Amino acid sequence: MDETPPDVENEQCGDLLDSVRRGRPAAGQDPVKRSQIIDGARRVFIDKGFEAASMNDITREAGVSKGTIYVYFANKEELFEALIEEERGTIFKNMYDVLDHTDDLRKTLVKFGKVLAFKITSAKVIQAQRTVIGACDRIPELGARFFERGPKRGHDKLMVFLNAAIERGMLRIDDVDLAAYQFTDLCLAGLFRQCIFAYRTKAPSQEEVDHIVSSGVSVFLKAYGTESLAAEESHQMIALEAKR
Amino acid sequence: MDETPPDVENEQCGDLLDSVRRGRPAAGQDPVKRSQIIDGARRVFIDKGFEAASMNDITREAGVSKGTIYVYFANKEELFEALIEEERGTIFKNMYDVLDHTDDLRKTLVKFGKVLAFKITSAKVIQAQRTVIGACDRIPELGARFFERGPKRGHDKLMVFLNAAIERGMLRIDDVDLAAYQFTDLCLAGLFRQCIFAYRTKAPSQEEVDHIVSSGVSVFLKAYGTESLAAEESHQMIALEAKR
Amino acid sequence: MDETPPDVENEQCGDLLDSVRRGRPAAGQDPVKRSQIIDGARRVFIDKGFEAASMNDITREAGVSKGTIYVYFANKEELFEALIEEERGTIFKNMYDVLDHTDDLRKTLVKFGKVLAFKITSAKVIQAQRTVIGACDRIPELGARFFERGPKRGHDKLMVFLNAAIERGMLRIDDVDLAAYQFTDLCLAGLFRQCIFAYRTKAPSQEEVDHIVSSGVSVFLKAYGTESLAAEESHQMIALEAKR
Amino acid sequence: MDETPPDVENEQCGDLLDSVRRGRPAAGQDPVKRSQIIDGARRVFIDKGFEAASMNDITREAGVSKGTIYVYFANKEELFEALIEEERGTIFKNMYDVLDHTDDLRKTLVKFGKVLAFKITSAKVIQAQRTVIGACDRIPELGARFFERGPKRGHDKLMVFLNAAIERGMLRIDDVDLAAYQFTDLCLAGLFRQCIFAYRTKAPSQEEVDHIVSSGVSVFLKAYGTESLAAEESHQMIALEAKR
DNA sequence: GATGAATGAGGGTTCATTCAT
DNA sequence: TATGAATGAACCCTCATTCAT
Repeated sequence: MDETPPDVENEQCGDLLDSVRRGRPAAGQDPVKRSQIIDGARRVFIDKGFEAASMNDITREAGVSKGTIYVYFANKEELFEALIEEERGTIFKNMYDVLDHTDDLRKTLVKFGKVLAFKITSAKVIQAQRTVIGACDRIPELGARFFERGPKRGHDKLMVFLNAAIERGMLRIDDVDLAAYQFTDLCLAGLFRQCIFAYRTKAPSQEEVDHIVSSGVSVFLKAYGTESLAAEESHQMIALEAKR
Repeated sequence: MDETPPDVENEQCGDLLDSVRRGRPAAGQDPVKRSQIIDGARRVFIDKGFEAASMNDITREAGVSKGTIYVYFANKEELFEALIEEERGTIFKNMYDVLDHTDDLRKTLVKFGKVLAFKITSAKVIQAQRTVIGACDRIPELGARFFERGPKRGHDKLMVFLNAAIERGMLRIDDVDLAAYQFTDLCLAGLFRQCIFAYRTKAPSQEEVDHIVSSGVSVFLKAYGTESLAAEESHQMIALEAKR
Repeated sequence: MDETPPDVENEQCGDLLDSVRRGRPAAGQDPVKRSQIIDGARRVFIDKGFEAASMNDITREAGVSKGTIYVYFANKEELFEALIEEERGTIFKNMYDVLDHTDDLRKTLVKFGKVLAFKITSAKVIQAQRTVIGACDRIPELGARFFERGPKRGHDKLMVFLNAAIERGMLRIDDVDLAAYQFTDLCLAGLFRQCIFAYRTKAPSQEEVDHIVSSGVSVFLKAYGTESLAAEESHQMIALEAKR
Repeated sequence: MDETPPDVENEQCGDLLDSVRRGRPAAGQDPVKRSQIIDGARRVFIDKGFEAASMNDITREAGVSKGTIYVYFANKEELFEALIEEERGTIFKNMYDVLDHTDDLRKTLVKFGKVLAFKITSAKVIQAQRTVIGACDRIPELGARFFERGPKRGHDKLMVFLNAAIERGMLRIDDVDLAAYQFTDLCLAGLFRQCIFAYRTKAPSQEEVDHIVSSGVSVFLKAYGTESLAAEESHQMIALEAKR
């Protein structure tokens, strides 16, 4: 239940009901057609970037006429913004679910770190982020909104998680906000910039992510872990060895 | 002595002398005119991004005729690449000098981290990086080269520095490559993505950078510092307190 | 029935019906608009030649927007080629019909020679041929195709005709292919090069063509006519004189 | 003594003397430099045609500066016209010399016809003629002058030759002007149009020209030869057979 | 007098947007 | 309401011509 549905979608649910009730939806109000357009736009915009994407490409890809697109979206820019909103939703949906389970701290952090690193560095998501970043000068609010409703919300959830761990005595952190950013960036260490600048041409392997995230969590826990954590972890260690 | 000056600049120095000596420089060889063009291109490209920038804009901004630009640069892409090379040179020049002084480990790391964080998050540099990232879809090698000759070279220097500290027994690091990335990303914790997505609309303040870098260095040293380092640091502490 | 209508025209006929039946024709399929463009292109291309003609000129002359032209024709070259195909069709259509009637050899040859000479040396056709020739360096296949489907087809029909006359014993010819070329060039004696180089600024008069063609046919028949032909011709002469 | 030197060349001879006498020639008056420019222009214009040739190409090919070209020729068009004048001179120079020898009529005609056919259909000359023809719409006098001072002069010489033969009783011709054109076009039967339209992509072979010209001369002599000619030729035949 | 760097109008082509159907 | 043919401004780039050197 992260990523609360934006108002627009609520409106559209209403319209959807309308269309079921009354037959054909009002101009620019059919959510099915809207999705169709956005889906076409996604393929084209993400693949080519904002400028290189042509409305004709999108028309073809979406299977709707040019005129129809302009009924739903005032212009290319607005269509792009709507797409980015959708993309953001898709990308960050469920990304933070793992933080709801709080059994083992290190394990949870590793699990979360891996999910994060995989998502953020996946080819598709890197493409999308590049497209957003490249459009920042042209539409500054776009990037801000993307970050605010995407990474920032995740960041807030991570803070909640860390505060819980602090209260359980497992972590000792002065500046939780900063620590949360540190954690995220440790999990992405080197990866994000390498990917976003296309220095890496493909997403990191499973092993690489494992290695980076494990190391990142270790660094994080060495810096912020308490004696309680250490005790608990050695406990587990002993139990594990006993099992063998 | 990092960022060895590229041949081009040497050539141009020669040409500058030529032009002083012999009058009019050869076609496409006048460094003053070249600078004029690059300066115009900088304003336009950095402001609008590669695609949205038009050669007419650059013509106007640079104050030279269209034909002249095409004497100095074969096409829009080459002009853009030349600009990015210049920017990269400017941005990363001297950024790593502080690593040459190895007196006090923590102090050096903090000093370096601050320089890094300031540079990378300065408004101008963020703009430039956005422009590069936005052009990655069209000219992938551009971003790769930018990263390779910019951040990557700094990364290599940092590795050299860390290895020296390891040899001096101050640090204990398994994967120095990864640790160097961790260090950099700790110093930029949160900042880079906030800035690049225009979530932050202005560069971080001096205090903020101080805080983030200090914290980042602490995390790093807690994770990788040895007892020798701790001993030396407590030594200094005592000496410092004695002074008071 | 020479110059079999190309498929395109058939398609377009279909489209014409479609447009009458169903309203607006598909993109690049409206034969009226296509004609409009070709007509504009004709005026400009024939007047200035391929290179000197600008798409702006054609736009203006055709009274359609630039974009529309590019819907109907991929580029300047294709538009030009389409125009030349049309011209060729127009020029050579029906030019060889007279060869179907084989009553009197000399009369038929004279009739045919006159049609040929008139067509080929008419101001419009000379202009068109100059345009084709001028474009040969840039689009060599264009000229070859023009010749092959225009003069060459006529040449082949003339060969068929001559072979028939040979079989009827009226002509004795070793190399029919060469003889056919000789006949054509005798009918155009001096005219073609004078016209094509603009030494003559206007098409030859009726009298001139009559004179040249009569003479040409005489030369040809003196060279290739048999005794049978001579006998038949003297027969006719006697009959003609008897009538007087 | 065909191809009377144009006034310009006389002027230049004067200038040449001047330059020998007084050292450096006046601006735009050095015949050596003029030739140099024309030679460069030849290579470029003939190869690419008028429009596709760029003044830069010519500059490079001629090895002189742009400014210099504009001292000698007011603009691209004038340079082109000057080149065509030169080309014409080169092409038609000596082409008609064979008509000066009047020993054996048929042999002379064959020899002349071959020279004519070879020259006119040689790759270089076809190229040049295409260039002229293509420029006819743009500069109509150019083609007229080319024909007048080239083919037409040859035509006149041929008429003189034919008249001499008529006077010697070898030929009987009503319209010598027309007959001369017929002769020329018989020697080029099919070739000229095939070549000029690039239907033939290479010049005809020696054998082909031999065949066409022999046949053309035969046709011509069958049409216009007298009994005297026939008698003389059978004489030669008998003599020839006797020799064997 | 000769040079060639600089100019800028104009080249062919694309494509976001409109509006008649 | 949905369509997609038509528009024309703007794109990148070339090149004949000029004029400071």
